[in-house]
Amino acid sequence: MPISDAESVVMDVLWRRAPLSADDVVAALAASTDWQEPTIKTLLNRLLKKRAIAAERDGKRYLYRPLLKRADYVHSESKSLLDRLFDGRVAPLVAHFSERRKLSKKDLTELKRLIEELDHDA
Amino acid sequence: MPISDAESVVMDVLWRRAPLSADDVVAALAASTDWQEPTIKTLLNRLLKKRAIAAERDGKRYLYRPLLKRADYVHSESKSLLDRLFDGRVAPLVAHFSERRKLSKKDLTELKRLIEELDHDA
DNA sequence: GTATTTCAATTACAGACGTAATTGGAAGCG
DNA sequence: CGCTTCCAATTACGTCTGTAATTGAAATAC
Repeated sequence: MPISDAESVVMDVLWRRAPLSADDVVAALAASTDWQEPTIKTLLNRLLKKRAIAAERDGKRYLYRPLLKRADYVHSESKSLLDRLFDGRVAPLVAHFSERRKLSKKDLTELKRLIEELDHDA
Repeated sequence: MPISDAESVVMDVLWRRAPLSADDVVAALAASTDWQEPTIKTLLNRLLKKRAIAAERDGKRYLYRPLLKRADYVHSESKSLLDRLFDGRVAPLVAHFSERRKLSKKDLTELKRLIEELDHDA
């Protein structure tokens, strides 16, 4: 079961720090969203149902923590984009951004370093 | 207005060849999907409403062609993924796939060539 | 010119999603 | 013990999406 955009915002909080109570999550999201508390509770419950997080009782309230790993989520999202738009490969995406001149100096240096490294241990 | 997954499948057909009649699109999708004709008509109409395509009368039927450019669609989808998951930059995505050993030989050669080229004319 | 065919336009409908209000139950206060 | 308070659980509701059936209008065939 895929997790939705709004749900992934909640996941982000839990990936950063967990376990957290519902109130902790609400507090963490107060800065970046204007979601009401019940909204966030709903999202937590949907994530529970999807087995993306787990809840453990802590006295009267629950503490939530991720089951889904961020890296796995990132990977499935990225892979699905690559598959849909770039023939499943990374290079065409980089080429696209290069054509649009959307590669920063930082990107360039980093890519160079990466490739050298890969060449090195290949 | 963003276009949905199913809608983008229809766009793919029109990006490949246009203008096409509704029946042409149905025929083109018969191989890859099992959508019924009314389904595809609905998607065409939603795309029209979203101004992603235009229709021009051709006798009794319409011919459809893209208004939204594929490169623009690809870019907005990719950018939104990068922004959400990779701090808006390309290199961290490449790094992610590299860590997962999901860079093919082909990707490697292509990336190397790309970077050389960029270095060259920088 | 009526019957049939061919399209397009309208309507339908269940599930997901974003957003939230309301209800219910347990825990603490007086 | 009954009242309030604090959570969590349930219910709500409009929109979008995927999928399609039904209706309507124009053209064609007899």
